Amino acid sequence: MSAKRGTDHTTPTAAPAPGRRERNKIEKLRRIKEAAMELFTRKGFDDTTTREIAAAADVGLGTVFIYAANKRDLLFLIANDGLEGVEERAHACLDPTAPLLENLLNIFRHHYEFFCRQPALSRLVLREMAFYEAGAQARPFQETREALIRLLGKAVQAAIDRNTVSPGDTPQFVGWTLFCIYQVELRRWISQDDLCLREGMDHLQRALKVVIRGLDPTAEALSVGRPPAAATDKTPPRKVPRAVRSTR
Amino acid sequence: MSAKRGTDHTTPTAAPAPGRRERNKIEKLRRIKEAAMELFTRKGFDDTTTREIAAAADVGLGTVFIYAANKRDLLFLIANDGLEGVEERAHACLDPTAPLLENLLNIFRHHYEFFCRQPALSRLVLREMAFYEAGAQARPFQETREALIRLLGKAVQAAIDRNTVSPGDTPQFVGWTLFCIYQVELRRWISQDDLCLREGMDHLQRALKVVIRGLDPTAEALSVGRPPAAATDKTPPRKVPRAVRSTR
DNA sequence: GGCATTTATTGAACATGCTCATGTTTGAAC
DNA sequence: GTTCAAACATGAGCATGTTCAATAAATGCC
Repeated sequence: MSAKRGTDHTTPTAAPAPGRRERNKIEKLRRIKEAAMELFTRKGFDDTTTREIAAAADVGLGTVFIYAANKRDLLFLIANDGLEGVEERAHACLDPTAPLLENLLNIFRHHYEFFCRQPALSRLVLREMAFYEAGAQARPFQETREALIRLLGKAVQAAIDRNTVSPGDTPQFVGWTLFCIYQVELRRWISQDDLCLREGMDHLQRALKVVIRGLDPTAEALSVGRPPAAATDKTPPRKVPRAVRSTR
Repeated sequence: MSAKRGTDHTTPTAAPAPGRRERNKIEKLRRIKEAAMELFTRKGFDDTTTREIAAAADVGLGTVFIYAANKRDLLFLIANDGLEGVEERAHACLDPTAPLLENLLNIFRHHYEFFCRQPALSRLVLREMAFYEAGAQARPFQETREALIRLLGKAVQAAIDRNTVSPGDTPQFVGWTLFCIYQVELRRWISQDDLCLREGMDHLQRALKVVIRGLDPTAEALSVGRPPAAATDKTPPRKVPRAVRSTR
């Protein structure tokens, strides 16, 4: 590092000055994050070596593995910051007086917008996230996920309170169900070559509507003046999954 | 190999005898699959080296990478065989006269049972499957997935034909929605320490019921003699995601 | 059988994620 | 200022996934 200590020579000023050691650590972490972010985005996850990251951050190779348990963890080190912000904003925009679908779409839009910002990086995160369990950054990641499920539950609860929906299960569990939809929809969308936020949100909305409306199992009782078979199609039956990008 | 050619010395018997070269290839592939299967199951994916697999299959290291594009691909080489069988059986048991939920649960049960058979291996497959796109085995894998979605669509179509449901979207798309639920439910279940098929199917059923029943958005119109708030809970609000297993 | 051609196999060599013994820096006690 | 222990940083070294030029085997032709 060749530390040029341009500090004042006074005592470590009370509380807010955490000492040089702490400052160095913070600064190094920042450099490592920045370097990883830039390289992952530009060259992709697999084509970026940990040695490159270390060099770009101007630290030793070993140092990288002090701040991240492994290469994957580096990815989440970057993503977690952003995701927590998203979670907060999504939480803030919940409007107990708004229709459920609107609330859901607002929540999910924050997430989609976040992932849309850095598509390449997001694909990596979403690829690696599926079963991410080890590594220091796994915990905050899981917590953010659980917070999202709770938030969805809250949105459902709000709709119940307003008597606009009445699901056959707890709000929490309905939240989980909506989360399932979101997860797979998000993966489908993010895998596409040219991301269109609109397309993603439309597709998601379509799926959410299926859940909200249900499959209308009372139709049998009510099947009087209704076209019996493949009823009303809002949209043509688009092809659903798709061919995708190379891994390395 | 030291090929002991216990063959008849006659000419390659017409159609079904594909020549020694072809037979050797098939035999090697079989040995590689078998070795990989055994080692992955016993030692785990990360702790099994490709050298070990090559040695156990009694082939050179390089040979392994002729039959699989990479280590991950090896996993799918194993899984695809099984999954295609599952798909077929699931397709066969579709009963157009049965209730939708019953059909869905039958379809999914075949899958759950398959994954339950080799939990450790399945966790690996499901971990790696999330964004699997490269490698020779990716294609058949994707196709099996699409076949499942179509099958779900068929089940929905059958219910529509019998007038027992009437969804607000195409059967195909409803199939996709159900698939979303299945994917995330399966991941939740398979991540658990002691797999209980019953628990997995119950949880899945609960989620499917939410979708089938819908959130009853007409409640506002009908909200006369109904408890206004957190209505009827069939089951206690279980904790939904969970702590998990180490990656290596 | 003998030769030529096509195809399959192989393991040494390379690239890279990660570890750990060693060296360096920091902050405080005196 | 000196000393010391604890915390931190480092990169040589190792393990392992993957490639590829060299080799061997199989096949077709005479």
